[in-house]
Amino acid sequence: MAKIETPRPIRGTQDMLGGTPDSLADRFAHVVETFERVRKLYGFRRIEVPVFEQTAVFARSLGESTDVVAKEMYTFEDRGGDSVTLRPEFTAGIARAYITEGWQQYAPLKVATHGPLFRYERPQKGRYRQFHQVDAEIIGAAEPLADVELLCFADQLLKELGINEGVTLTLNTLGDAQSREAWRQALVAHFEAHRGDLSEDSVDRLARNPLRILDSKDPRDRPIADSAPDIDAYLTDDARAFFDKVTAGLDAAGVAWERNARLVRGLDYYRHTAFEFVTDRLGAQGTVLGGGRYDGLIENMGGPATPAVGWAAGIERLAMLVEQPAAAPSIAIIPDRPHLEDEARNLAFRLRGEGFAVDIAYKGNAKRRIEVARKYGADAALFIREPEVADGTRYHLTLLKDDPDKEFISSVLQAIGPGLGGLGVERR
RNA sequence: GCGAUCGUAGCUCAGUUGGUUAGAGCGCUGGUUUGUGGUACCAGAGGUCGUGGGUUCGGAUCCCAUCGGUCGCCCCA
Repeated sequence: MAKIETPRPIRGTQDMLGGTPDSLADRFAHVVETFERVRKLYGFRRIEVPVFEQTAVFARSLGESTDVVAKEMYTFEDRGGDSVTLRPEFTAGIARAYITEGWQQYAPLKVATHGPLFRYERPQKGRYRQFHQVDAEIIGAAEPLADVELLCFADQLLKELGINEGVTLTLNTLGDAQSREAWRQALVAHFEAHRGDLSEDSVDRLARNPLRILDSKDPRDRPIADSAPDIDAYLTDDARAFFDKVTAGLDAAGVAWERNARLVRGLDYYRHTAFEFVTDRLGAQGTVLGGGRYDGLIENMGGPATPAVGWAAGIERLAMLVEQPAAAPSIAIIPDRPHLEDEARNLAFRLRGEGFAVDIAYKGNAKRRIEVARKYGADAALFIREPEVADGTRYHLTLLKDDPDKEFISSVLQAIGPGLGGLGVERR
C-alpha cells in the first residue's frame, strides 16, 4: 500500500491561528482594524484591486533592472497564453486602475487598501513569499501638503498601534527628475573613481542601480559611500523648495523625523520625497513602513501626467511589534445538569441574537465545561440551575478572570432579566 | 542565488564518548476523588527519531546526499 504523502505548506507562506496567547493572527487583525479606523479619519477611500495583473503592469513600472522584477515575481502563463503576475506591490496596480477606471475624475484622490502580496524571495524573519501590506496613496496632488498629510497618517497609525517608540521616520529627497539624474551622474563618477575598492556586490550595483551603493552594509563600501556627494548640491530650486515645505509641514504637525541623506528607495519610480519608518527590533528587516512620491509613474503607464505619493507597511512586521490586543469579553453558558442543555442553548442563541458574545460547549459535564471556558478566556460562567433549587434562583454567575469586564457582564445579566441568583465570586 | 544552523510524541524539549522494549512536561482520551468550581490522583492513546543511502556486531547518536524549518547575505514591507 502506497504511503500518502501529506501536503506541505508552500515555502514562505504562513498559517496563523487566533485565540491563543500571543497569537499573531489576532495581532495581524488588530493592525488591519486600526488601519481601517485611522484611514477613515484621514478621508481615504477604501479600494480593492486585483491580486494579479498583466505582467507588464509591474515589469514596466517598477523598473526592469530592479530585483523585484528581475527575479522575485511570481509570473506565469494563464490558460489563454497571457503572461500574468501575482502582485509584488500595490502601487502599480492602483496606478493602472486609476487610468483604466476613470478615477481621474475624482482627483485628487485619497485611497487605501490592504491584502496579500507575493515575492519569490528566501524567507527569513519578517520576510515571506506571501506577505501582507496596508497601503495608502494620494493620486493627483502635486502639493507638498499631500506628502505631509500622508506622513501624518502613517505617524498616527504607528502611534495608535503603540509602536511609535523605537520606530523612527527617516526622510530624504530624491529631487525631481532633473535633480535625480544630475545626482546620479555625480554618484557614478564618484564610485567609478573608487571602483577598485568597492565590494563585488557594489561593483555590480554600479552597473545596475548605483544609488543603492549608498546604503550598502559592506564595511569596504562604507568609506566610499560616506564620502559620496549628497543630493543637496544637485537639487533644483523647485526640488529644494518642495522638500523644505514637506519638512516644515511635518514640524508644524509635530511629526518627528530624521534626515537620512543616504536613504534611497529601490524602485525606479520614486521622485522627491522618500521615507522609511525603521526599527531595530525586527532583525535584518528594519523597514516597517516605506514609501515616497512617484510623479512620473502614471504617465509612464500611458496615462495623463499625474503626481502621486504613497506608502505601504508590512502587516506581519507591524504585527510582530504590537502588543497582543485584549480579547473581546464573553460569557460561557453552562447547564448544571444534562436535562438543562436545551434551555442553556436557547439562552445562548437568544443572547447572541441580541449582540452578546457567549459561548456554549457541545458536550461535557459542568465541571469539564468550566475548565474549558476558563481556558478559552471567558470572563465569567453563567450556570443554568435546577428550577427547584432551594433559593429559587435559576442562574448563578461565577467570575473566571482576575479582571473581568464588569460592564459587559452586567449588560448580559440585564438582558437575561429576573431569576438571577447571587453572584459567586471565585476564591483564589 | 549564496552562507550558517537545526529536524526526536499534537506542542516545548531530554536522550552523557554509538549499546536492551526511545523518555519528560504540557496537551488529548477515559476513570476515581472533590462538588458552585483555578483540585489531586490513576490509567490510556500517540513516535517509520524528516527522508534515502553508507560505516558498524549494533545508529536517534558518526559520514554523505536530499527535503524542510530558522537566521543572515542579496533585496525589500
